[in-house]
Amino acid sequence: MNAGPDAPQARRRLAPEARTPQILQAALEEFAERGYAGARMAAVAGRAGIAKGLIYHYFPSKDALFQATVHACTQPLFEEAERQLSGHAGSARELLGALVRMGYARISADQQERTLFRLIITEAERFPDLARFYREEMLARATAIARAVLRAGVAAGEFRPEVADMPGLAEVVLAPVLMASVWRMILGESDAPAPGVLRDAHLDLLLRGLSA
Amino acid sequence: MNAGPDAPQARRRLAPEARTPQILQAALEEFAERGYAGARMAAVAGRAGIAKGLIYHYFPSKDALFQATVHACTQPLFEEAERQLSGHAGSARELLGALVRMGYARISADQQERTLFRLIITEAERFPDLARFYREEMLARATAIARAVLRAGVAAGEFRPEVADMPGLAEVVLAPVLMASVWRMILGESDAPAPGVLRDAHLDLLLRGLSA
DNA sequence: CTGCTTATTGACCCGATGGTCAGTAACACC
DNA sequence: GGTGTTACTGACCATCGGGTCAATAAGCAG
Repeated sequence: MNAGPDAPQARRRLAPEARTPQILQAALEEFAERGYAGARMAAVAGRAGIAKGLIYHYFPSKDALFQATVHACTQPLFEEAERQLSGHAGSARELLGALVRMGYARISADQQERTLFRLIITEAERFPDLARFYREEMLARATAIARAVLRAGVAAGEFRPEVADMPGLAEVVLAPVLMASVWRMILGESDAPAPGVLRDAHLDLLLRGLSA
Repeated sequence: MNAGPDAPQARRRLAPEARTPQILQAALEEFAERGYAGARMAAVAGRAGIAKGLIYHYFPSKDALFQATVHACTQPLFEEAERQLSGHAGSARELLGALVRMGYARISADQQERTLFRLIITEAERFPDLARFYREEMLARATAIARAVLRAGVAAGEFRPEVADMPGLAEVVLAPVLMASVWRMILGESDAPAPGVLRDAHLDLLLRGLSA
């Protein structure tokens, strides 16, 4: 800024620890917007404000950059949910409600999560690593949380006993939240079913369907 | 050779009515496998067994070919469900069960439907036409069917009255089927949650959650 | 200030790919 | 068989985009 808002190029030397996340962020935006094949390395460089060649100083290929990009944005995804789960004291019904509400709130707010999800859907077939990553780090974690809530509800006598270990039920319970995200991707904020509306119907169906 | 199984090129002249669907089918395969940006016109021509130039005799650009491809494979999608709905005589619970079972069966069997769905998810942002098409011709039709079943169940006294007009409920009811399809896209047949397992849990939750 | 390390640039290479076009031959009609 | 229409080909063009590299300069140590 000190040299004007668009100083053409003040060549700025940064430590790799500072440059790398900058490139990854730019790459996430570009990949999200264009998909793998459509993304251009030159555009990534442009978004990061550097020359294209510099990317190859940090990543050997477009492929490697893509994988690093997806891996780089996964840590904080389930932290909040897992914290709520372990710290909760009230009824299982309340816990379920809080988690579902949190899910829909994230759908509405966090564009980065939708973006990441779409990237996985789009490219999983061509990057087997990505599919494995989704299965182990995302789907497995999410269903584990759902299953824990169901078991807690059964243990407390709030839910009917069959739901404690019904295979596939955890997936079915969280599917509507994920589909809300998909609809939002496809239709955009204005035309997709409203998250609040889906959330209320979802909770209503769940509480009636699970209760003892 | 000239009558062999791989006669190099027996130039065959076809009427446009015969050539067009052939090109569209080849394009669907190529777009499905590679996405819009990744698809190559030369590959489409190869799959169709014609020269690349001929495609431009029928479609002015890759863009136009893409839109035509998606539009061309939509008719038969909901016919079966709508037929079942209008012709059904038994209880609403049975009808719901039959429709849900049909949905999961299609997920398992029909690769073309998954393919089309992924194409829409992937490219909707860049082709607004596609988003509109999905909303009006697919989502709206599917929710209409679900709503009709819910209303029939309430009218017959099988479902509790609130579900007849709860906004968003139709979407929530069919979300697990669609997510089963998405999981199948991401994880492949071997690693995705088994459709049969999801179906049973889904039906159990629905019948308990909707019943009066 | 001097010199070393290395982050950074920008011009360049080259294969891939969307799109064009002049020529060719398959079919229909006489 | 002859003739016209047009489906069809294949060579070609221009551009785009991933990847390379020699030159450059920013920061640091002395």
